[in-house]
Amino acid sequence: MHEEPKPSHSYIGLIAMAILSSKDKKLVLSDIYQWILDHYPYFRTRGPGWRNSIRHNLSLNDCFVKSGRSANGKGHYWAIHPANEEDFMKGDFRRRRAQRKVRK
DNA sequence: GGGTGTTTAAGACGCA
DNA sequence: TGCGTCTTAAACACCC
Repeated sequence: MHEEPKPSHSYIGLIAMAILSSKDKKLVLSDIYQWILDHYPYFRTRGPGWRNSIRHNLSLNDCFVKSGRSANGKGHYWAIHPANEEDFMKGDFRRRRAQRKVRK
């Protein structure tokens, strides 16, 4: 049994899992989209919008780093930060040092 | 121009 | 009650 196609994690977790599940721990944006769509049909019916959020999380969090360019100069390969890699594998899908703005 | 990447803004929610 | 986190939307800079 098992795997329920339900969003049990936040975008951070989904993206992290997608990259961690890859062979070389590197994925392109299109690959990340595909992985999520392939594991969570929930987003298939969500229409556009979640894509924007994915990009947002990728760029906003320090956990996601760019690794070279894509195969055809489409975008960049996205990987997990070494420091956050361990945390993600532990199941700690939380936002690391990001958006550290002093909202006063 | 389209896709990608970055940034701002704001509303909803959980927690100490 | 305030703070931090998450989510969504949208404008905008960059690259082929």
